[in-house]
Amino acid sequence: MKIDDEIQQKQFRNPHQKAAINLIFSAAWLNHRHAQALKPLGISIQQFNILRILRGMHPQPATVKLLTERMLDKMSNASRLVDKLKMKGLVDREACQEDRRRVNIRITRAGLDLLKVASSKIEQEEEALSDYLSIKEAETLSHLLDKLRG
Amino acid sequence: MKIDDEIQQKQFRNPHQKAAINLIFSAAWLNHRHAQALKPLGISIQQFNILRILRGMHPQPATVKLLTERMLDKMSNASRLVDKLKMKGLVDREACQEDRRRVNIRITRAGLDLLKVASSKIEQEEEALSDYLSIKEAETLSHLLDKLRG
DNA sequence: CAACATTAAATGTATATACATATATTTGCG
DNA sequence: CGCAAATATATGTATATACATTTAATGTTG
Repeated sequence: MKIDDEIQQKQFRNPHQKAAINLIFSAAWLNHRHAQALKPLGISIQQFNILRILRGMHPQPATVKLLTERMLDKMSNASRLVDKLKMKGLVDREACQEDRRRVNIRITRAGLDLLKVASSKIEQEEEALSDYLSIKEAETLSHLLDKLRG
Repeated sequence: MKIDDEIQQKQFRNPHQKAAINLIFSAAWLNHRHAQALKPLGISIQQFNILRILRGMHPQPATVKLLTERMLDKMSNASRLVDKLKMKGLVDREACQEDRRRVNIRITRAGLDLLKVASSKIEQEEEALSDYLSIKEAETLSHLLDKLRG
């Protein structure tokens, strides 16, 4: 549906305003779909992101600092997210020997198993976009988003 | 910066995955800028959105139901957002006579004054996008986002 | 008209974000 | 070496989202 109809009773000041509102609206739409896809598995998008980073490192451990960096703008609560995952048995944490300020975090077998299912669900969502956007259009979209950020 | 560099150590499976990740990343980037612009005024993006809807209705009142509908996916907490705005003196609420389940909500003079400043800051942010995207590109971006949502 | 369903708003709980601060450990420098 | 600065993590608080439930008022229907 066109953004004009989604946002009722709205006149846009200019194409840039319209693009900005559409961008925020569309990302929320996509995030919502992702959250729904993960809900049956009992993990949030953010927990999924942490697990994915940990799988990338596996069997090497990650630290909270590394997770925080990789998550980009979602700052400063990697510590609490790891807590939640630990409670579910999806990750392990153990004090780091060389530097006792640090904590080594690893994805568990159960974490890997759950992530396998979760990844496939998210990939399904991503690929569903190809019903409406061609490869070329998807590339153009990425390019315009890169450009918009300056 | 290209999304490839923003998201370190990431290979995309296909252009659709890349577009999806770029979309979510870019919206977060834009939201963060908006939040920063509003911070000196002491209101959040969501409180700003409520005020904007109320200005659109002014001097007619809105109800919580109406606010919830206009906010689209940000569901079900319009009631609490109105609380916060009321505490700051930016809105008024009064029981509706015809239907006592409802509450009439209106933006106050102080709310209108603050919103004037806030709107101009957000518009500045939106127009800043024109440094990097032409009008035609902004239109293409909106069009692709509409298409992506099916 | 009385019982039941629906609606509007408020509230409770879990999760996440943003920002500030606290705590422990390590580094670095005089 | 000893102490201050820097670092890694954890925690506190305010805000917001998502979803379920509660409460009060209004509609509906047998």
